[in-house]
Amino acid sequence: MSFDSIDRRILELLQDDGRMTNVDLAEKVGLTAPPCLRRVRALEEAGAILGYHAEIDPATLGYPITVFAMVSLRSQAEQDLAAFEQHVATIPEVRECHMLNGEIDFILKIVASDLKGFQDILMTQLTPAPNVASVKTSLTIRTAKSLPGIPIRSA
Amino acid sequence: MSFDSIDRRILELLQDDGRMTNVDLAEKVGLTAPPCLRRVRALEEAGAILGYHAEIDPATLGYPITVFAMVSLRSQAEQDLAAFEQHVATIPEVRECHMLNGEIDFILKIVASDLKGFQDILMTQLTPAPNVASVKTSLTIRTAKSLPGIPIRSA
DNA sequence: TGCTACGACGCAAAATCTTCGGTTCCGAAA
DNA sequence: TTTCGGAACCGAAGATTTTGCGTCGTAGCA
Repeated sequence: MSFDSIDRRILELLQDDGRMTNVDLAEKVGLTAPPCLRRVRALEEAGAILGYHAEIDPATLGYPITVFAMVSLRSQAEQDLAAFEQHVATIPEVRECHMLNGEIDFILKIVASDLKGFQDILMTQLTPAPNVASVKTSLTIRTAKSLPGIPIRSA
Repeated sequence: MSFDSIDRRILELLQDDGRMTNVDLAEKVGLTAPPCLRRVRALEEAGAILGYHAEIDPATLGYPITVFAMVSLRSQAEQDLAAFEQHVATIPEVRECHMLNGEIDFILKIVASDLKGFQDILMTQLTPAPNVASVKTSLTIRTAKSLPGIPIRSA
């Protein structure tokens, strides 16, 4: 699978505005609508585009708190790692879970309605979970940069 | 600004599939197309919907490496914090920058094409930046969970 | 109770977009 | 030079988006 400069421009534009009409998109990349649509479908088919999402303001919707939690487990056996992942998958407030190398096994991004809500999750769902050795959390004071996805090199 | 259950359902559906047609959306929330579109526009206007983005597969597009960098600064004076934020804003590979409380001042999500690319950013852009006291990095081994935005309570 | 104003919905129509062939153009290979 | 394959353009049919307008339900008030 290889992407030419038009494909990359399409991806860049859709990453920036995922609801742009195909007509607009076509015009911006210098094609007419039909071939542009075929390229978009092909990119979806190829797995380059995984989906489209509205970006919703967490504060407006009642989630003003974002916390990062650094979790270390007692055992790093694959089945224990997987068990932890399956556990956090069931917690709606945990939006991301990345397995890391080094001392910290996982970093979690957690949203909450208030500090109490966050403490509830931490104390009832995270700290007491099986195999959890330590959980260090940091409140987000402000988010200075938040770009979707990846930079798309126009080369 | 308050959102009723239809608004929340709209947000939930668009967060999940941001390119759904308004006709489909209207049907799913139990409205006809015009009032549904009016609600979407109102949500955009109110700032509840910040934008729409295609989710692009980083690996397919040449960014198989994701790294978290925990940065501590020497000075936490507001102007020094802001200076660091402005600096990372210019680095395309830095996709997110969150200011935290506690020992770590910032957590950065960084993408890279390969380890060398990551090292380049680290050694030339991050570690030597003004006021940076320490940078601890962790490679992402795998991402177990990655949901957009926030949970939307149907209450 | 009865009136009015307001907000939101549904219907219908116009404008726009998506999508499907069919045809043309261009570059590579025989 | 001719042929072939890939990809683009054109035009048209079917959907979707978007606007204008009439109606309904509700809250506030005399």
